[in-house]
Amino acid sequence: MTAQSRPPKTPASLTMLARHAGVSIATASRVMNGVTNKASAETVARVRAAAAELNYRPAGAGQALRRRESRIVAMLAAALANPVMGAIASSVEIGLRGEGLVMSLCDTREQAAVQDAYLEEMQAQMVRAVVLAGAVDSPGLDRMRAEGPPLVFVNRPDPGDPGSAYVGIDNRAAGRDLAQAVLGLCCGPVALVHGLLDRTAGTYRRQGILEAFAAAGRGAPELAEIAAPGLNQLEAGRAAMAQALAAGLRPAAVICLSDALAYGAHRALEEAALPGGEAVRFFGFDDLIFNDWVAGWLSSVAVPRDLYGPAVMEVLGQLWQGAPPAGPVYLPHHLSLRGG
Amino acid sequence: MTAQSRPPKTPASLTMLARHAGVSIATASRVMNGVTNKASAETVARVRAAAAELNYRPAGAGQALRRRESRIVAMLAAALANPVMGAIASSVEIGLRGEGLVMSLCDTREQAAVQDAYLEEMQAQMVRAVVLAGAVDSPGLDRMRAEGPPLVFVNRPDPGDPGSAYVGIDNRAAGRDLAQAVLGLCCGPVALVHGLLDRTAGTYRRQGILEAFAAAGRGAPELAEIAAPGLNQLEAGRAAMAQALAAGLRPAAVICLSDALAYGAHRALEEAALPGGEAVRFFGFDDLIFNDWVAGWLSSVAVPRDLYGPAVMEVLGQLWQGAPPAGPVYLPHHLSLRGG
DNA sequence: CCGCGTTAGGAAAACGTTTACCTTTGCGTG
DNA sequence: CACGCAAAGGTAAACGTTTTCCTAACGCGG
Repeated sequence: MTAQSRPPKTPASLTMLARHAGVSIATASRVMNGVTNKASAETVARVRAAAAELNYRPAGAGQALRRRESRIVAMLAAALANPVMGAIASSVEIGLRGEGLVMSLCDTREQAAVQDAYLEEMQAQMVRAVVLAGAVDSPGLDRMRAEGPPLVFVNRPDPGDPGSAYVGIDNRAAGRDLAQAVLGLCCGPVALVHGLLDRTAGTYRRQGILEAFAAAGRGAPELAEIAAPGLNQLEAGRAAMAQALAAGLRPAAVICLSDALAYGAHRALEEAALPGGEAVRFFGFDDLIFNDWVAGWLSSVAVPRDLYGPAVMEVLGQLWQGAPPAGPVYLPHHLSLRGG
Repeated sequence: MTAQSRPPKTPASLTMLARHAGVSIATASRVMNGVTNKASAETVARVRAAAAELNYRPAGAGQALRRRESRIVAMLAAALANPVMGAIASSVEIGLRGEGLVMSLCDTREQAAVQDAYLEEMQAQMVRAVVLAGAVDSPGLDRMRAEGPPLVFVNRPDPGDPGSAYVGIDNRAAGRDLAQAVLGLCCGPVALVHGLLDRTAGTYRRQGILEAFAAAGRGAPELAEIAAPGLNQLEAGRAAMAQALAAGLRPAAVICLSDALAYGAHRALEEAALPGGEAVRFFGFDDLIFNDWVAGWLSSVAVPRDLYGPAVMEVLGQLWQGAPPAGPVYLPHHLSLRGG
């Protein structure tokens, strides 16, 4: 059954459809676009039947060319290997499909150059909007903010303009909430683990945490910030934690700015095999889907994944109607408490 | 700095470029496409300069319309929330970008209807090829095999035609290798956990495992197959394992057809809190990136993630040259041994 | 000086849609 | 009956490329 040399039969065009239905292409086009006041009921039926018979679908290129806008919406994710991004992309995609749009998903690998290349390419594709899940600051982003399709930032606010449209949790509030829970549950020193702080989400989370600790009167010596560089958060968390433990830090609780960091930090603690090490509580952000299965020791700030899509669609709808970016749209978060 | 009502300045067209450079659009087009034997060196330089100045990029829609083929390659993933899919997509994308192509990634949710909707849409976009990471059998897939752009199946062979192009591990051989390792490491009864077996990859893996056990003379009573329905592999693994444990099964080793199943099964074992439960060894497939961090108890069949992209590009190159689908391209796998 | 080949480049058609504008027909009203 | 208006639908231009075909100029051998 191996296929022969390919015969990619071209799909039916509007011209063929019109001929098949015995009408002009103008009429065929109008019927396919639901313009009913320009054709009799009988004509509409005939065209519809012909379309079904020929399996007609309007060619995206033709539409894009004429309308000067394609049915594609670009989504630029910072790291697809991160299941959080995958879940968000999936949710956004459902929303887009609901409006007959197509998502074009790309992986920027957190690199400004790659992100810019994609932004350029997507503009050449006349995309209707660009959704950025984890944007980094870049010249191309600046250019596109000024003159380009609507931009929506997801899960990580625009690093260059706080007024840009944003959909995701209120990271600062989430930080405060998490910190308050930690303060209520644990006494003793707390370690705050972060990787690179050039990500807006992490910055805001940290801010909230610091605020809550300050408000509770438990400041610097009791809250130790530890960090390690490195693009890979898992490795960074491990390195930071190992270093801190080696330096004699013995936290009662560890707060990590992301679950991936927590995975790394936890492993460092296990490897240190300290007496009483199992009693240390871990806290993170993102609530990876695997936490329930293999990380019962980790409490994490979760956001309902399915909410991203509808919220993004809502924001896009407004932007397409010409409204200026309305700033942040916060999704509700909650703390998934585990262990202890 | 909030942006005003949007001024999406249209990008420069070939006509503008030609006027700016003082040549005809034909010449401009030829220069942009690297056809050098039709323009003097001086003209080429002038056009290039104008292109840089205007930040010109050819409009995808115009090209697609004229060439009857866009620069887009569709990738249909079965479940983006699965980090394996994300990693594969990322690798394929790097390969595509290297050839100046754009990836359009979609999530089919393992549903034939969604997959077909995407296949239709992608054909309307005149995509240059479709890469399917986890295809399910569907009428639209049959149609596209017969008359459509080239198809490449990744990580899960074509459920409908074994001769289709495939890139991924040799699942049967991987099953054999894993089983042999299990046979060498553990004595006592072995449980084989699977979810739905309508996935080609799982079927082949199971086949290899059964073969190896049969060859070692350790058949049915010593190798117990357990399964549970359910789309979510994590839940399915847990349910299957819980059921088996309740029925009195006490395996020395558990082989799961995927790591997600293993996560579920492991949790069921933990929840059962059996004496000696920690001694049970787990084996899986995919080697999720988190295994090293939070699943030290799981050995898994791994495949170098970066190999997907180059291999897919190689296959696509051949298909675009008109070669018939060449059947499977096997990537090397190896067993990541952990625990014990 | 004529004919010819080569180089450099232009004119125009075609790809598939959408839409502004036009035409035809039928009907109601003064 | 003359007029106007609505309904139904056709004509053609435009979107941005690519590519085929054409032309003009030039060099060169006879």
